[in-house]
Amino acid sequence: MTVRTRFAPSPTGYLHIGGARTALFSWLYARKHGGSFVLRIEDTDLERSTAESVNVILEGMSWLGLNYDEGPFFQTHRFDRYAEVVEQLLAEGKAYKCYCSKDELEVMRAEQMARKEKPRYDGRCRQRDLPSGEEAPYVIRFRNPEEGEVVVDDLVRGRVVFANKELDDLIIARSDGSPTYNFTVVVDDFDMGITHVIRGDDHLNNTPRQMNILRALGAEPPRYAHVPMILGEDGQKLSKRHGAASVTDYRDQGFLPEALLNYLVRLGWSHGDQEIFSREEMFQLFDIADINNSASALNMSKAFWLNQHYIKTLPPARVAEELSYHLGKLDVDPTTGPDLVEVVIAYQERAKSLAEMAQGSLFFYREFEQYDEKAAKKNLTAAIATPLRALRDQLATVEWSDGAIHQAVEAVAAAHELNLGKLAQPLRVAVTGAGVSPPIDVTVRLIGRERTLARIDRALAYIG
RNA sequence: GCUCCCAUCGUCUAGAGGCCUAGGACGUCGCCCUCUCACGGCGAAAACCGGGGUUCGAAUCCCCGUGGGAGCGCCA
Repeated sequence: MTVRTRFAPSPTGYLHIGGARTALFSWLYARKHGGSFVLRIEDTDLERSTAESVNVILEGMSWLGLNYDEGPFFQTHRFDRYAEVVEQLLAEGKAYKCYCSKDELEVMRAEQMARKEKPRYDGRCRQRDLPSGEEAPYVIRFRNPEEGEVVVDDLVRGRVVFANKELDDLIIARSDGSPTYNFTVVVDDFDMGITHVIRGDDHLNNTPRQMNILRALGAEPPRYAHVPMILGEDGQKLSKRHGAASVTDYRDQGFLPEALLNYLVRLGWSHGDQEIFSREEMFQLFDIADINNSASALNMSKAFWLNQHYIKTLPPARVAEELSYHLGKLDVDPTTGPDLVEVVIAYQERAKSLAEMAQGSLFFYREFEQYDEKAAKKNLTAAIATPLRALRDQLATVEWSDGAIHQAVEAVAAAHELNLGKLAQPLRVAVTGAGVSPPIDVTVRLIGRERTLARIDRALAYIG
């Protein structure tokens, strides 16, 4: 049997980080087994679904490199099919029309709660089939078995048993005729031949109902794998409040997709003590059996550590591709300064995010407004004016290479009986405006001769 | 309230009855390297939720408790 997995987000917002991980697991599982990964957009909630959300999800998936083999399928395009299945269930007596009003249901639930019972539909319309020609509005409910139990043999949870009497007759079609989630999922998973449903923990309780519907349709349910949820850094449920909740946020914070994927795959899944996983290794090593049972909290510092790892180890040209996005956000025209690959090489060991890298390399592309106050006060002193002037003269004629620049700084420092640092740091402040940058020779070289000389002049003027 | 799920360092996790004096990673704290910031190297502190069983032996199995979470919608 060929493995077929799916990712089925609802387009009501952004691509959630938890959703992204579920997608990753599903994608990995399909890829590992040479199967297919299907993308399905669950947009049956006409009220909340938007086209923008669909785009955000699609963009996020493509940024992460989670390529799907089929889809995106839209549930709103399949309403005829759902209606057909509803009719079938109705005809077979496996579903029935329910004329209860929302008010009536509310009262019923309130009474049940008062009796400390689980609020559930009591099936009062099971026997209330009105003769045809009725005009009262109705919904369609699935006739859930009243006896017995449903066993979910979950790939990560193990055997979970639900008593049918705990389940009620859920609505499969609204009064306007539109199908509901628990129903469309079932029809789609069935029609699309999904063999493994990998999804969030929060769906575990829905699973027995879905299995019952599936069986009513004469289908054998797929295998299920319910993965634990992802919590915010504070251990609380993830929300916009605490930190990045959407894939877009991570991108904007300067993450490389390689890093985010690696971070995500290790959240709730492990392969011994290994921390770093290339895509190929993920395909090879991923196994549902190694997924954890408990929820995991986000740890941004670890995510940044991984990000830094990839910034350091990926080909600089690859990092440069992503860097240009961040430079663009800062209104930098990359043609006004050094090659991005050079910038990446200079910064790959000193940036834990691309946003930071872009921010830190601004002085390569445009003049800085003013000196960092502390750095200028400490380094741009009257005493340094003479050596700095001498250095300027050297840099005006020296060969423009790291080695030659370094030698010039060293020579001038020695001539004035200064440690290298005593001259390098003032130079750094002069050419970058601040006390932090890549090695001084590299920094100067990338800034370029013309800009360097002008900035030293500016510093000399500042010293006065 | 009812049903279901979960529980190892601050965090991510290893651990499938003896290999555990509980391992790794991030972070934290020292020290080294050093032109700044980093990178890197070395080292340290830091956990089996509690109670009962089962067993010669339990982080690992069972039960109870406690604590967290999810579901109980004409949302997905």
